[in-house]
Amino acid sequence: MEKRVRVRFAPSPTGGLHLGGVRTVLYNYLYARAHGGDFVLRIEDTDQTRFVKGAEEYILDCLKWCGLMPDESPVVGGPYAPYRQSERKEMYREYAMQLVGQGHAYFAFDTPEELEEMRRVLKTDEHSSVQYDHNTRKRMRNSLTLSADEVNDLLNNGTPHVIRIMVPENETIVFNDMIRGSIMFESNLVDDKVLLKADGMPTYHLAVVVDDYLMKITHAFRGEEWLPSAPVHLLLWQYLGWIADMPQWAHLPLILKPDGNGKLSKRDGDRLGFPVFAMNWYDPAKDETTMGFREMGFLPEAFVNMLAMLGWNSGEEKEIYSLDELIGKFSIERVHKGGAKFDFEKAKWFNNQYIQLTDNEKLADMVMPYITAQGQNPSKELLVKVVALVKDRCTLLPDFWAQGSFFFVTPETVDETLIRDAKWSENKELFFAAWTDKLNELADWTDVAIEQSAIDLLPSFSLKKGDIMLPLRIMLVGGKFGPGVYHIAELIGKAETIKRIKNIIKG
RNA sequence: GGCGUGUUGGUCAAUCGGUUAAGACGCCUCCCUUUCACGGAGGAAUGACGGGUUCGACUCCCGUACAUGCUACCA
Repeated sequence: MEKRVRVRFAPSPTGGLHLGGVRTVLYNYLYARAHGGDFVLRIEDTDQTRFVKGAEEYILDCLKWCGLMPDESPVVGGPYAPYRQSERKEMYREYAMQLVGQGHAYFAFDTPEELEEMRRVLKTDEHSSVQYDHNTRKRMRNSLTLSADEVNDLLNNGTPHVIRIMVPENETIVFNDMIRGSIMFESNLVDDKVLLKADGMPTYHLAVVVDDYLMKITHAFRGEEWLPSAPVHLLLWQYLGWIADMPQWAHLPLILKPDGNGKLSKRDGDRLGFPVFAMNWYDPAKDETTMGFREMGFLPEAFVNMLAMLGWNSGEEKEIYSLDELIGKFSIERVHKGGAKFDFEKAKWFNNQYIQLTDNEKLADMVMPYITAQGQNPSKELLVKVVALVKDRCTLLPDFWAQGSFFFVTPETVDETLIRDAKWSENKELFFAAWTDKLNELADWTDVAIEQSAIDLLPSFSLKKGDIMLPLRIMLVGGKFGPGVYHIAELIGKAETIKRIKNIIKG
């Protein structure tokens, strides 16, 4: 019988949730849903020095906003609790000791200074960075070079120490990656990674293996930056006797910066003017907030859809997929090997598409906060109509105010030079004066009726429709943009329409 | 430096040995619209380089170049 699929997202609570992180969540989530499995959120907070308060709640909030909620997590719990590595601290030591007992790991008493010294002394032009490995461990202070008595003394004295894996010599370590196929490493080139730190906390390497095993994870998807440490993990699965239960690996391609090279960082977003985090992230240490996609005015569905297509492709021409459709289409084998540069223009295009797809009632609810933030309190009914009229020219949620403010408030500045241009004439001035009188008496205040009343009056002034369209628009809107003028007039109402015309022609 | 991974238009990308090398974003032109957008039609633009293998290579193999990741008691 096939094992139940279980995947996990395992972030460290150190800051904002990056685009790449959300995509990792997405791929995990899609895989779990497609295979009727479980999606686990595990918090990897083993680094006391990098821990940031509030980051865990923030991550959960981001997942919630994206609609990618885990089935098991520190807050909802689950059968393999606890889901915070700091709370599982005791378990790791036990396994580390097991490895020492088996001769696959050893105690190392080297101080940071000694390590630094070793690296400095051994460094050559050919080897710019020296590893703690099968070669160098022979000259360090560890349970391999010290006598059993010395080791016991040091241990009993409470001497700070770490436990390191003893990587074997002359072995070829091979494993299969669902995206990249077979990958090989020579064990001689792999270093003796620290498994358990001096503070008793495990490093990532020990913790992932132990937790993935204990939590019965079947598929492990993570960023490509983990590929080089995969051989250590494989060795651990072997030594701990769990190799038959080792999850299938998939190392996801990186998301790169749009210009130049390298992986996308928060700094690139700041520099180029787009978000990198899912939601606003407030850094308490620096007392500064970094803009998120949500606050920029993205719809979560658009954000998720955009991320899905960054590094994966269904093979069809279609690009707009709901989450349910993605669950049906997604396959890890179709994830690309190479990194993808992030393109904010394309991201905005996705959002525009989703705005068009969202019904006006829902859209009005989403837009309302942006309108009230401007001190306006339109009725839902009005907003729905406005939204319907301007949505196709809106890409981000704040665009609705920029594109529709004139529906709620008289334009503060009207560029009158646009009205009184070369084509302006006294005759037109007289037309608008006469027309406002007619409008005042217009019973049926609809766009067609308003337009008709203008058409009826135009001939008396020897004017044509085209002569008044632009001036009228500018009087009502303040500039050369927006939907049909008569629609606008209808929505802002008779009194306001007449007022805006008179504001201009009175002088 | 070493090791790993990767490389189709500016960007995202399809192709899984035989195609005029899809499509999307962006850009340009035209149409629609007496505004701006939407929409429609069209256009420019791609297989890093060099060797093989093959009747035939973007597709397979080998080099080179370039890029990127890792090389912490960080994840």
